[in-house]
Amino acid sequence: MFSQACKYAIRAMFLLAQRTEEVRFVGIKEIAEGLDAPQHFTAKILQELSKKGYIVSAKGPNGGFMLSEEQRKATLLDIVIAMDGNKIITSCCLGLSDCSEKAPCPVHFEYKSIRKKITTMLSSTKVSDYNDELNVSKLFLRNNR
Amino acid sequence: MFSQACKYAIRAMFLLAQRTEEVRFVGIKEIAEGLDAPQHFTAKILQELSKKGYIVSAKGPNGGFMLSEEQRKATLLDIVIAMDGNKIITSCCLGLSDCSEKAPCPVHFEYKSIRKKITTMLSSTKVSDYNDELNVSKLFLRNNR
DNA sequence: ATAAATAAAGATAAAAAGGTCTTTTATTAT
DNA sequence: ATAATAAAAGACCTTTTTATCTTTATTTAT
Repeated sequence: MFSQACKYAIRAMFLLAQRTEEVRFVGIKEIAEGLDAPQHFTAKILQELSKKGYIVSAKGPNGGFMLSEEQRKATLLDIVIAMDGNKIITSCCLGLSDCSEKAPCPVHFEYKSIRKKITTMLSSTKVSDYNDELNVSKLFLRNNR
Repeated sequence: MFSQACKYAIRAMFLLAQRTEEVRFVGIKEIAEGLDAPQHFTAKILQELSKKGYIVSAKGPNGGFMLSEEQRKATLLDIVIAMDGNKIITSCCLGLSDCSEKAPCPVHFEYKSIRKKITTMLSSTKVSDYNDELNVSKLFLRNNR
């Protein structure tokens, strides 16, 4: 469904939304640890999200990453598109590049409603929607190795 | 969603179901052409499906691949699991290996219903369900390059 | 000014996925 | 028997993805 990079990105956004309710920068080590994700790989993903304006970064002591008030309103769809492009909301699940209403693959119409449901879920979920549940450990962003 | 190999596999199964309504073997060249898929790559996929019992193969002149009466009843879920394993019906969409009802990721419950819908679609579709529509070109299995 | 902290950048490596090519084996028709 | 046909098998190759490691640039605190 999502690339590994995209999965880390989504989890990182949830984490940043939660941890920057107080205003501060969260360092890459804390983020990688909080996600149980490889640090440098995560760093590159955050760089990308930063370049695209989904997060704020700061170098130097006390530097790190955070979300502005505005950035906390980003949806999962924003992040997925930033990382994996829009193929999830457009492309044929059997890989036909010109699959369409007029020249459909066998599962076109059924998959359409699934894709719709996925898109709806992604676009209706904001990265800050679960701050509370994450705070009280009702929801999780990492594996407990 | 599905690996490229899995996409070819599903399309190949639809094609075989359609073309073996009359009893005969369909050669790899005809299959690859019918799917607009790379021949040798497709051959490997068919080998795998053959080993796992989802299709019948025959060597030599007039050889090729076909589906038995029984094999035409295979569902898309059978094929997807054969090619990509069961991760599509089990794994966390954010990549948490121990995501569960008791330790859920933020989208666990919403994704659960999507996964259910995907599984339902796959398990309720048989590879021979669209033979007629494929015969009259209402549905397609290849790109028209 | 200097040292320490931290993200940015880039080089490299490892693994997986996708794809191609060649040789072998089995079957059929002559 | 022999030649032709076609899948099986396996050896490569390429691209993409994932991941690591090192160096550089920037910022802060002293």
